[in-house]
Amino acid sequence: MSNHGDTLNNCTLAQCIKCENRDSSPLCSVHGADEEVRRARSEVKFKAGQTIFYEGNAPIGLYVIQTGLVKLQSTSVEGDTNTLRLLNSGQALGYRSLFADETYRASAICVEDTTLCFIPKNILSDIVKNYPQVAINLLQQLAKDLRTAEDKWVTQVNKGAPERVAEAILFLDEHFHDQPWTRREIAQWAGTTPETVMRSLSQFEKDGLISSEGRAYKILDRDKLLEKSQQT
Amino acid sequence: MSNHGDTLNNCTLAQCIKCENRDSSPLCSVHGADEEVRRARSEVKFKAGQTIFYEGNAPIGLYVIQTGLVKLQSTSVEGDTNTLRLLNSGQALGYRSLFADETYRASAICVEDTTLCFIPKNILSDIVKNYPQVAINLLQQLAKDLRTAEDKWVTQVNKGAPERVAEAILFLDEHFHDQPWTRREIAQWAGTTPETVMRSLSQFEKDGLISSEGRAYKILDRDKLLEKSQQT
DNA sequence: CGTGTTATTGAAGTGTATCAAATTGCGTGG
DNA sequence: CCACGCAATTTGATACACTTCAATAACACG
Repeated sequence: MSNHGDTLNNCTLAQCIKCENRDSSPLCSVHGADEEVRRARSEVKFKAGQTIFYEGNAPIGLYVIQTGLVKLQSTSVEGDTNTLRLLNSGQALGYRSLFADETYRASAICVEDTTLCFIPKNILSDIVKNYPQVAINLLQQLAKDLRTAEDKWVTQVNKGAPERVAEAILFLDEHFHDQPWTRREIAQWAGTTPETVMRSLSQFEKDGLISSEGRAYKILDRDKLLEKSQQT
Repeated sequence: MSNHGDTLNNCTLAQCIKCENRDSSPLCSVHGADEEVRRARSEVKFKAGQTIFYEGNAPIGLYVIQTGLVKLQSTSVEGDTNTLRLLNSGQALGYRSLFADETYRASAICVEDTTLCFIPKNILSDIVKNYPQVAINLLQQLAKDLRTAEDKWVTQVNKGAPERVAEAILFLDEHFHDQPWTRREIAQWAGTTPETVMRSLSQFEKDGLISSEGRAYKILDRDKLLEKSQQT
C-alpha cells in the first residue's frame, strides 16, 4: 500500500511524550499544533541507504526526523549526483516541494538508520492555517536553507577546489559530527570529484591542518582550515 | 535621516488603489492585510544603479517592488561579484534576512528606475501573525527561491561554461524580457567571465541559435538553446 | 576468504580564467 | 550636432587547475 518502510503505525501519546524533538520541531514546539500532529501522524522507519522519496514524485505530506541523518541528493541524466542538503533530528523534510506545490527536486536518502514522523499534506495545510507560529517557524527554516544554498553557490563560483573541500569538511564536521564521510560524499557536497578531495586532504595533512589514519581523518587546526576555505 | 532615496511619503489610499500589484503582492492580495499595509507603508524611489540596502546591514523592514527591476548581488573581498536573485514588480525584497533574523546576505541594486513599497519590521511581524495567508504566500515564495538557488548550484557544478551561458540567457529572457543585459551581467548570473560569455555567444550565433547586432542579441532557436543548456 | 567497493597516486588532456590589445558603441559636454 | 572620452565588446595567446582515465592498494562485507 505504500513505500513507507517497515512499520506504519498511528502514534500513541506515549511515543510523543518521550520524543526528544518536542521543543525543537517546527510543528510540535507550537502549543495546540502538537495535539493536531499527535492525532494525524504516523511513524516511519528506514535503514541506512534506503530512500524515503524519489526526485520527480509529488509530495504526499511532511516528514520530521526523529532520529537519524538524511541527505537530499539530485542525480542528473549523466549520473552526476550532488548533495543539496543534509538533515538530522528535529528537522522537517519535504516542505520545500510541498509549499512550492512542485514535485520533489531531489531524492531523500538515509545516511544512518532513521525514524521519521509523517504528517499528511491536507492535515499540515490546516495546521499551518490555524497556527501562525508554525508558518513562521517554517519560514525561518526556509530562509536559513536559502542562505545556505546561496552561500554554497557563491563559494563554488569564486573559489578553487581545495578551498571548497576545506569548507566542506568544516561544515560537515560542525553540523554532523563524527560521521564517517567517504571521499565521494565530501566531493558531492563540495561539488568536485573524489580524486580532487583526496589530493586536497593529502595537502591539508602535509600542512598540519588535519591528521588521518586509514580512511578516517581528524581536524587539527580549525582556524587555519577556515582561513584556507576563505581564500581566493 | 535615512538612505531612502528621493522621497519618503506616507501612502494615500488613492496610491494603493491604482497599484498594479494589489492582486499579486504576497501581502496586498490578502484581504485585511492590505488595509494594515496601507496604514503602515511608505513609498520609496530609486534610480537605476542606486543601492536600496547593503550587504551586512540589519534589515529594518520589508520592501515590495511596485515598478522596476532589482538585483541582489554579493561581492567578495577579492572583488568578485555575483548575482543571486533578480526581482521585478510585485515581488517582495529583503524577506529572507528578515525571517532568518540575519543581516543582509547581498546588496540590492536597481537595474532600472524603481519604486518600492516599504513596511517596517514590527508591523510586518503583526501582519504575518494575524493573516496566515500572508505567511503561506511568503512560504511559497521562499520555497520557489530555494528551488531556483539549488537548481543554479547543480547547474554550475555539473555543466560547462557555454551550457551555463545558454541557460542564463534563456532565464533572463524568460523572466525579464527586453532588458539590455551586458556581457558582465550575464557572466555574473552564469558564474563565469565576460570573455567566456562572449565566446559562447559567438558560437551560438555561428550555430544559428541567436542573432546579434551591436551589443544586442536576439534568441532565434529557443528549443535548441534549451537543449544546449541541458547537455553535460 | 574472496569479492566488490573505496582509497590512493600517477599521467595526460582540456576547458576556462587570465592577461593583453584592438575595436566598437554610447553618453556627455562643448 | 559633433567630437571626445570612456566603458563595453571582441578576439587572440598563454597558463594552469581540474577532470578524466587508469592501475594498484587497502579495506569492508558477506
